[in-house]
Order: sequence, then structure tokens, then C-alpha cells
Amino acid sequence: MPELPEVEVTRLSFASRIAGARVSALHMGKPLRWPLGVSPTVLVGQTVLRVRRRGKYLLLDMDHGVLLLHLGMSGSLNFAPTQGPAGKHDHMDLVTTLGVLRLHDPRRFGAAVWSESEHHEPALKLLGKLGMEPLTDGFELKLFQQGLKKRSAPIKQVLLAGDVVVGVGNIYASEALFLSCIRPTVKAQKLSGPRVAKLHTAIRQVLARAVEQGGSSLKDFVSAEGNTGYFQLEASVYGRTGLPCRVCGTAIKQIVQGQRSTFFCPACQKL
DNA sequence: CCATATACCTGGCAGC
DNA sequence: TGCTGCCAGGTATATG
Repeated sequence: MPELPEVEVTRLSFASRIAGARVSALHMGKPLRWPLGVSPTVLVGQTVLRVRRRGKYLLLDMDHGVLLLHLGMSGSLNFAPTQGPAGKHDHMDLVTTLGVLRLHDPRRFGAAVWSESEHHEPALKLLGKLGMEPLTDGFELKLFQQGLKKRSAPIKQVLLAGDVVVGVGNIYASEALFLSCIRPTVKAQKLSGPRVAKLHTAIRQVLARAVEQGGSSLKDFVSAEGNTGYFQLEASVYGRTGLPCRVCGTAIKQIVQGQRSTFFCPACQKL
């Protein structure tokens, strides 16, 4: 579920409320994708200074390190003054003086990992090869073009890989390619300069719009305040197999690339 | 270096 | 009602 917009919406929904909170306890439930890496007591007494995002990771900066959180495919966070008993799929409670941050994740592809700093292991391994942040000035067209030029894989899969640009997952990859009229199967390196420029703009546009809409709630995504997103209602192609293209009326096609579904309009996305 | 397949885990749904 | 198989927002890892 959570691509860049959902992670950013989640961050915005609790970052200011948790800032300055002191950790009084950390409870871990069933194993997640990776172990925390230290005893939960290491975090007790530390203050949450701020919450940042890198790609699809949330970084909770604390006095003596950083807690990395990832929502995997099915994760969500909730931050509230108090929390009831943990449910079947609640796997982390960060108890603080300002509230409890709870990770809910049925599939447990998410993670909570402690690192001395983002430049040390294990954070370095997780964050070290990430590509450019699409919603910052660092996402330069020239660098984007250079990154794509080296790749012979289909553009959709290069976007998903996250080592050129981060945060574009399965929904927004299909959406951005639709907006820029690019066929998802085209080799990244074959895209013309103007086409890459259009894609560069489309990525920023679709991600920013999705953040505005509170993300996409395909199934059960909610922010840390419990709000659902609305972007799925205005998706152009994702999940619209067989339905008429909103631009030209042609039936939307669904194909499989790298074991993931891809959606596109065969008429609008010629190349 | 690059591309692709696999694995992780659970729930929901279509079909029988 | 219950079973089976398939599908789902991600990404580290192994393999070619």
C-alpha cells in the first residue's frame, strides 16, 4: 500500500505531535521483516527530535540514534494519546510522554530498525543505494536522464527499482507513465529527451497530487490520525482494467512485468 | 554492473 | 459453508 505519498501523509499526520516526546517504553510483537537490532530498552529515556522521510522509510531522529520505520505492503501507523490492547496485527508500540505510536501490519513486510545514525549500519545498508527524492530540488532532469540512459530494463521496472528515483511504487509508476504517454514496456534508455522530461514532470505532479489527496486507500490505508486517502478515486489507469480510458475511451490494459501488475492505455501510451 | 526470479506473510475474494 | 488458488501498496537476496 504505502508508496511515497502514503508514507509522507503518515509522516505529516504525527510528526509535529510526537516531536519532543520522551520514550518511556518500546514493545515489540511478532517478528517483522528485520529485527530491531538492539534491546528495546535502548530507546527508553530518549527524546524523539523529529520525523523525516527518505524514500518509503520514516526516520525518527532521537538523542542517540534513529529509529527506521517501513510500512511494507500492508503497514500503517497510529499515534494517539492512549492505545487499547494490541490487536492481532499490532507489532510495535512506541510509548512516549505525548502518545503511543503503534505499527499495524497484517503481512509483516514492514520493519522497525534501530541504527546509531543513518550513516551507520544497519541504516546505511537500507538507505545507501536509494535514488533521488522526487519532491526535492535534488531531482534534477539531467541526473534523471543519466540514470535512465544506463538501463535496458522496461521503464516501469526501473521506476520501481528505486535506485534512480525513490518513492514510486506500483500505483504511481503506472499513473506517471500514463500522464507522460509512455508505454511501460519501453526500455528506459530508449526514451527520448523530451519524453524523459515529460516523465520527470509527471512523477512530481502525480506524487504531489496524491499527497494532497491523503494518499491512496486501496484497501485499508489510513494516516496516523486514522484518515483514509482519496487519490484512488482519480487514478487514471491503476486498477482500471477493461474500463474506458478517461482521456480517449479505449479499454485499459493490464499486463505483468517483473511479477507485478502494470496498467496502461494502449491508445494514449504509444511511446 | 545489470536484469530477473524468489522469498518473506496474511487476508480477501472468485470459483467450485 | 468450506476448500483451493490467486492476488495484493515492497524490497533484500540469490542467480544468471
